[in-house]
Amino acid sequence: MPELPEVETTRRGVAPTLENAVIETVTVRHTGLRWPISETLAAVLADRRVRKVERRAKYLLVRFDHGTLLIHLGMSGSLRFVPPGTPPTKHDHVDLHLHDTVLRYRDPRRFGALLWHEGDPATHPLLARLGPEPLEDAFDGDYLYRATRTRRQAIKQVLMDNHMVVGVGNIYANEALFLAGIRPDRPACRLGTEETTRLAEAIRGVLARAIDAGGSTLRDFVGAGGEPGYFQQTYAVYARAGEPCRVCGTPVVQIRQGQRSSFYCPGCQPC
DNA sequence: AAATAATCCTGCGGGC
DNA sequence: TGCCCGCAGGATTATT
Repeated sequence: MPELPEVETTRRGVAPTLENAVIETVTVRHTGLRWPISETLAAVLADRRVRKVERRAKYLLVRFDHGTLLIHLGMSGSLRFVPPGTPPTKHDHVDLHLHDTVLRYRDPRRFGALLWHEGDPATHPLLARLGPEPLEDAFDGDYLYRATRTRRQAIKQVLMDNHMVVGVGNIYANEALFLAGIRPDRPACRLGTEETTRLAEAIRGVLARAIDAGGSTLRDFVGAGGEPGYFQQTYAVYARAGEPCRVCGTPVVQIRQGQRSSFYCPGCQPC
């Protein structure tokens, strides 16, 4: 389940090969993603040169002179380079054929998206109203404090709201709250400035460390390898209900927030 | 404005 | 062996 670090790792993995390369042809086997892939996408991309591969939130932005291909990996999407002629398997929905390699989009659950947008990507409806990037300077304790004053919802759910800050999914929301020593069900507006500062730093830290860890998997993007091995790292609380906290030994507690599971340590996150 | 629910889809583990 | 069920999950969209 790609979170922001996986998407950034993917960007770094594909950018060296993709940038300045020409997309010769495009094969679309299955248009049924989160939104249907445009019937004209293949024609729009054919014989066009990739200029840059960027990222906004969890969207990859493949920029051409005449527009941008937005790629979202959803829950189960991945991009891999495979040798030309590699037979597709069940969930390999799209191939971008470069001169001597193929960038293959795979997505078993089909929650992802490939969308074409002309003009400034920032104006796309899906990107226009997103909150700040967690790793950029605009996101800090002061911002988080000010932005949460009117929010009575639980802090964990607010962190996962893309209008507040982008790229914080269920795993890292839980992990960051543990690192900051804040219970996930605290009303966001009740956090003090020290807490929002700790939390903002915890979010930045946990994401930056995960991106660093992903760097070791970059070689997997070239060649025919198996699945990316990224992010089987150990978590402090995520998916560890009933197991002892790695810091204090207190059993990790699981609760339900907005149809999502949350995990916290009552010892390290007393309130 | 803010909060909540529903929704897309497949794979997997548990129970039987 | 295999079926049914529940759950997992990002993020939009609709609804209250």
